[in-house]
Amino acid sequence: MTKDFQTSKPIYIQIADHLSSQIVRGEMRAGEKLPSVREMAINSGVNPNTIQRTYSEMERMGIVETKRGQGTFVTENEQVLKELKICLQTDIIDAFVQNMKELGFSQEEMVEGLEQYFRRDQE
Amino acid sequence: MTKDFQTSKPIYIQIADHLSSQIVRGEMRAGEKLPSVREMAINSGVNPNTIQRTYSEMERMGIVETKRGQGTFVTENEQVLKELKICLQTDIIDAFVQNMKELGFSQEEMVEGLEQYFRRDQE
Amino acid sequence: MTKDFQTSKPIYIQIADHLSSQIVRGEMRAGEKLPSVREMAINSGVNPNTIQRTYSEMERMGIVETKRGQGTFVTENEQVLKELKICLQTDIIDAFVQNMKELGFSQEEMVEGLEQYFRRDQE
Amino acid sequence: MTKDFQTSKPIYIQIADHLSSQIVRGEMRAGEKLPSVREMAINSGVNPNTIQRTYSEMERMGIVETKRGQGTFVTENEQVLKELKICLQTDIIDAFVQNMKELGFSQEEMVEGLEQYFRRDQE
DNA sequence: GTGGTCTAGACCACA
DNA sequence: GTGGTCTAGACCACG
Repeated sequence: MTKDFQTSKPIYIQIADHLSSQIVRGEMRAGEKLPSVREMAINSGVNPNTIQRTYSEMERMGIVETKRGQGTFVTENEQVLKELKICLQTDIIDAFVQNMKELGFSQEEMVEGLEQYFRRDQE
Repeated sequence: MTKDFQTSKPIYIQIADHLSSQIVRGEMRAGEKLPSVREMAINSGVNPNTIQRTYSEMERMGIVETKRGQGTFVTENEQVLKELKICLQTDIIDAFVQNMKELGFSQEEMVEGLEQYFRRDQE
Repeated sequence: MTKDFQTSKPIYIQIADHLSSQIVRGEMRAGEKLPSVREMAINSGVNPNTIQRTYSEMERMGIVETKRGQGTFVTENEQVLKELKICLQTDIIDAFVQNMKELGFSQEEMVEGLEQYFRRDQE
Repeated sequence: MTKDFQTSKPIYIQIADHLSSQIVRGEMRAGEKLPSVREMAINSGVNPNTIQRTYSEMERMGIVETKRGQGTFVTENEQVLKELKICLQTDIIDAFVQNMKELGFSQEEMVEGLEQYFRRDQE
């Protein structure tokens, strides 16, 4: 019944991202069954169609496989899961570096800025 | 006639971000006049309405000021420009940290990951 | 334990097609007994219900006959088997011609395209 | 107001296939604007959502590009269009050959069968 | 029970 | 005006 979605990104993408994170973090294992579309819809407090779209998108990306009449499962292709983790990570770093570069930061300043951020965080 | 916009973000935001970056990097100085809406529209290859919206948005954030009949100018309030730089930077780092945390990375791993990224970049 | 089904077509149809092909190719003869539903299900790695449906469908088409308590058999009506071959073949060619026509190919170009395809295959 | 869809394939795919054919046949040129979602929906006698899905699918395949607030256009990347034609053609021939092979036909028999089919057609 | 498709109707941001 | 997303509710084929 979690209903804390951002307004900027489509909900179906946010849910897909969240599930991908769970898989990458190992909270969901290869071959494990995802909740059914309807179940997930209730849990997330959204319409089943929205979950359907989430699952379709994830299947298109090869993260998930659907077995007819049985449900949707995390792919058993471990290679894909490894790539997924790397891909997600690289995308995030890419965006970060590009944005910081646009602001005129050098690579050293980026690392420095990040460390300062954490130091401030601890206080 | 630059026409390389992403599909995910609104064009007017992308242009605003680009202008903000220029200002933060010092390529545009406090008090400097921005191109007219029409001129900017032609240069960017977009609808003048879109530029209008960009300028409105930037004015709302206090980055630029519109002087009637004269045009749009970078604010002369240096304080605002300093804050702008910090604000943009913090937003970027915030997003980065949150995304990486979602993937299960610790603070140390984030710094490490970033440095690895740069090392790979140099090769 | 063959488990290489397409996602687009129903599994029970794919199995029916496969069996029909075997019959048409002469690998299964008129009057020959098909594997039992359970046996076939295990061999194919699918639910017995699915095989049941396959057999029902094939019986509906007159390709097989069910003898109570004895099992399912390829029909002994040779006429039906002849027609089956022609029917299957015509369906395939029909689909091919219609699809190619949709792409703007003339009859000559279809034959030509097919021959080119084989030539490329041999290299 | 054409409403002659097969029951076997999803409507949104059938429409996508039809549009692709038109593009491949040259009836729609690179850069040409497609009807708006709503317009197309009325013309086809289906729900706008269905057309939306058609366009999304085609964009995913690179056949079509959407410009924000302006509409959906045939891609101007001629290379993609060439590949599309080849790809569609090869898929059709592939399916044909595989199906015929399953029935036990040799390559020569396939060509022969096709030519006979056309001869019968002319009578 | 499962996922897949479709409709009807609505709202939104963007140009 | 455009496309994009979402809801509500329905029906279907499949296993």
